[in-house]
Amino acid sequence: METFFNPYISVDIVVFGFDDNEGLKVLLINRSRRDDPSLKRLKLPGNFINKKEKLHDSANRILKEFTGIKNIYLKQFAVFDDPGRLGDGDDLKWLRDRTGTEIERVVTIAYYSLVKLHQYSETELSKAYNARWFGMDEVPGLIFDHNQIIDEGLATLQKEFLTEPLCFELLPKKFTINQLQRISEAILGFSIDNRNFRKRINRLEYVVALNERQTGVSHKPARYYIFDREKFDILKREHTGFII
Amino acid sequence: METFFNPYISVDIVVFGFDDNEGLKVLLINRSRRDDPSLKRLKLPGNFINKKEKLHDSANRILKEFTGIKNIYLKQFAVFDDPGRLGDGDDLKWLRDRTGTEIERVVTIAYYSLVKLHQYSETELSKAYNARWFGMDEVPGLIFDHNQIIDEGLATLQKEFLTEPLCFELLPKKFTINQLQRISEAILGFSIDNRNFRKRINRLEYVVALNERQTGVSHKPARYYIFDREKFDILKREHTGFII
DNA sequence: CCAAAAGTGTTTCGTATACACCCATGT
DNA sequence: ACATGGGTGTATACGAAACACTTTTGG
Repeated sequence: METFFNPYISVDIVVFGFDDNEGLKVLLINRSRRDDPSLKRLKLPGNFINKKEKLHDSANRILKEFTGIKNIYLKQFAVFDDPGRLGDGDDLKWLRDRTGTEIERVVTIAYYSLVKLHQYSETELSKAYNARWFGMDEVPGLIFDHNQIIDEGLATLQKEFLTEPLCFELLPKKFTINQLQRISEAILGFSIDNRNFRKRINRLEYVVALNERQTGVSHKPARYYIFDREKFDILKREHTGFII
Repeated sequence: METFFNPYISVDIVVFGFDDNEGLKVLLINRSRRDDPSLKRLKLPGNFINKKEKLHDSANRILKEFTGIKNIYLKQFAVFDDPGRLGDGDDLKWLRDRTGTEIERVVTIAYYSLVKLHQYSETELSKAYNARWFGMDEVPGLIFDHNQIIDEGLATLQKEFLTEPLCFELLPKKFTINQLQRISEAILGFSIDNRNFRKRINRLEYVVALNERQTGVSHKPARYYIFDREKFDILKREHTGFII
């Protein structure tokens, strides 16, 4: 049977969002549309690639479908290829039924994605698939190897967070230093001394202070900062550093 | 036509080797076996995956075929998926002829590999495919997008070299500090102050000095060191570090 | 005036960088 | 004795880490 999609290769996306109060979250969807009887099995947003589509385009298409978001940070981080990763139970049967294809093995290319939760609230998420955000500690058992994909995605995010300017993908354009710190702590999983953190950030030429402060808060209003990507790119090119 | 291999997914490997005199090298093979008339087109070692084979096993199998080497460092670093990456010329025709399959699109999973050149000399390389080592500046135009794969492989190696203990994969068990420095310089592409380098290495608990020196050299014999991987793993687990 | 979060300085320690000469061996 | 690469020490500057109190606003 000819299909327009390539039934050997899929894309799955670990969509991370950050909420100032509730911390780091990940987006999960139902295995099937709402009108399907087999609800309650959760999975990552993902799908087969189309036959003549670049993977990055597939990832963007899928992300758009489930969140309504375009032009968001997307990073390929691993390939999940175990020939047995689909198991041989109910989930594989569901996949075969849904596609009408005798799926045997699917290699999936995993991406992680960073979205500004404050902009894209639950209201824009796919209702058809009951997409919703889960705290990192609330993630239930998912289909296939999707829990493992999340774990490795988080590990990759934690690692790349140290060398890439990822925090700014999770924040509004104007942000405060304390917001930056809360994100860093949520992702890295440990707490950071506020004074030292501020000193470190203030040394970074690409984090630019604005002459603008919070309004309407019942405490000392915080100063806003923005991220200057051009400056960052220039400085990064000059930087060499041994870690080990 | 049924095949035992999966004609949609391949593995390509950028095999890096280090030679103390000649610097960093990459392994290339002929597109076809020696007895094939179409010689002279060069490519990376690579092939389709088998249908029920893990990618890592495919990579090991391919590496073994072309170098005779097993149990070597192998790192997945990127996926090359452009639907047009095979072009529509002679190389695609060759691939279709060779496989007897109407190949349309192949997504390739790229690995880089690090081998100790001093152990696996040219004599063990596949003669059938005329495998040989090329200095990084001598690499000619290759088939498909293989030049791009090498470029991204090298960039990944340079990046990961800073945070992973990769240098030891390119060195004999017992090595000297100056060998370590030459490798670092070759991979990173800049030179390093010898005194400061030695101080840095001597601080590393997992680079252990032996009571053993070079023999038969016509200069002051260098002390040998070994890499203690267990110590490294323990220390790494404790380490957290901001770079940016 | 109280609650709540923002913002501030100093000391100590370790590591990065810059830089020039003596040492041990084989021939 | 000489050629060859191996090996050493010091001074300066910058960043990491530890640590407690004052400031500004709204209610």
